[in-house]
Amino acid sequence: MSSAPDVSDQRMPHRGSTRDRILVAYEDLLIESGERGATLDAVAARAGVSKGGLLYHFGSKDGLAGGFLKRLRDLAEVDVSVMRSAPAGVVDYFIRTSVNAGTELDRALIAAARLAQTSDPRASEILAAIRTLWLDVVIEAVGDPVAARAILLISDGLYYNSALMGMGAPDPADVSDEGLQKLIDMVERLSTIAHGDPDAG
Amino acid sequence: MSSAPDVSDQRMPHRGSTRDRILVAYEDLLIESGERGATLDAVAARAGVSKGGLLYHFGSKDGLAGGFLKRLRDLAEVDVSVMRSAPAGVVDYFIRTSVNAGTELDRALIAAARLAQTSDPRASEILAAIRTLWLDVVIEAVGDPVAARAILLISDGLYYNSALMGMGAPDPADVSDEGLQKLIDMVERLSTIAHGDPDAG
DNA sequence: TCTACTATACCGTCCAGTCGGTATAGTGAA
DNA sequence: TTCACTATACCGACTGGACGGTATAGTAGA
Repeated sequence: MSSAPDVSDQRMPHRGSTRDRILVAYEDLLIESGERGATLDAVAARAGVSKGGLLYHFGSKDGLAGGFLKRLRDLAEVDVSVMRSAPAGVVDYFIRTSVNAGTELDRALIAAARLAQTSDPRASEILAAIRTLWLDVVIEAVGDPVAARAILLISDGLYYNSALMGMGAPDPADVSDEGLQKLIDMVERLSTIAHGDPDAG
Repeated sequence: MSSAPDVSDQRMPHRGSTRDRILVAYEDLLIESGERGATLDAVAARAGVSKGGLLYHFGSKDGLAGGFLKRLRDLAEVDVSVMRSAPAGVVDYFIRTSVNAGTELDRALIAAARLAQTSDPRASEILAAIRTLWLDVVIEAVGDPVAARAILLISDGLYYNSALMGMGAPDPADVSDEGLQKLIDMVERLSTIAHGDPDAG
């Protein structure tokens, strides 16, 4: 085995580092061409490093996926804390950020979903853990757990459409500003009726 | 026999035919091991035929995907017509069938999503077309398009969780009978409030 | 000298697709 | 009834390329 500096890296090299460029290239390729397209050669070429250089930082393809997944977790934790103190409210922030806007987190989430589909259990686990984080915040914000769940599902649906499905067909779900606002209005009323009308079935 | 099969390939050589067995095996492997696991060898082995046998029926891996996608379209069209005349109503039927119950259509949808993730544009297209079919039926049923959209998104979310993500983590979204009933109640109220409060933005 | 690479070559495995062959059933003619 | 031939359905060895990973020699900067 070679002595790679990676393992469970304590140090954070500055942003534009080769390591970061490799991670971004991996992410890009995952999004654009799926897991099949994200070969070591392709990632290295995209990142502008040699294959050897890539493997210097991440000892294996699995290590590369691990490094990427760690980055996702970090990004998600930051996002959740931003969401908690969003000026327009948690629900507004949450729904709005459920459509792919090309943020770093969006990209990482999409890439992770690709990985999860190819039966990388770590990707599924992290994705599920992030969802749990979200659910907690939304329950806290809207009170009613059924409404919170519906909101999370709408978010999932939005995400699924705009991020996962969106590249093959035009506009599977309306994701315009106006469409989103209407949806947010409805969703916010949803948490109201949940309280106002406890039995209706 | 004749050189041209009738209108839309409707020659149905009884259910357990080799062709069908191959399609089912392909689907199974797509679901269980993702696109990577669904190799020609694996599919052939699963279907109990040789690779040559498989390739006799479907000229290439692409042809296999095509055959499978065609089957999905057929299943979806049947399902939509069943939904239109569901005794408990379109919304109830739609939400309930949004969680993976292991029906033929469920399995085909999951498998197709796997394919779509691996950038097979045909899979994305068909999935989007099916979603459009659903949206039309739900709009027709609930009247309000925003509510219909929310319902479709909840369905997408449910589907995404139970079918696509569900294998990595325990219970990402509560999909129990009770949980589903609560959600349906809420969703049906959702179409009511949409009418009751037209301006809120 | 150490770190952080580049460049190139190579190995073993996996995988899609090819190809020659086999088995069986049917068909028309002598 | 037998012969010649065709069509359909399938088998499995093999080929060629892609890919993950290893190895090694060399280089520029701190």
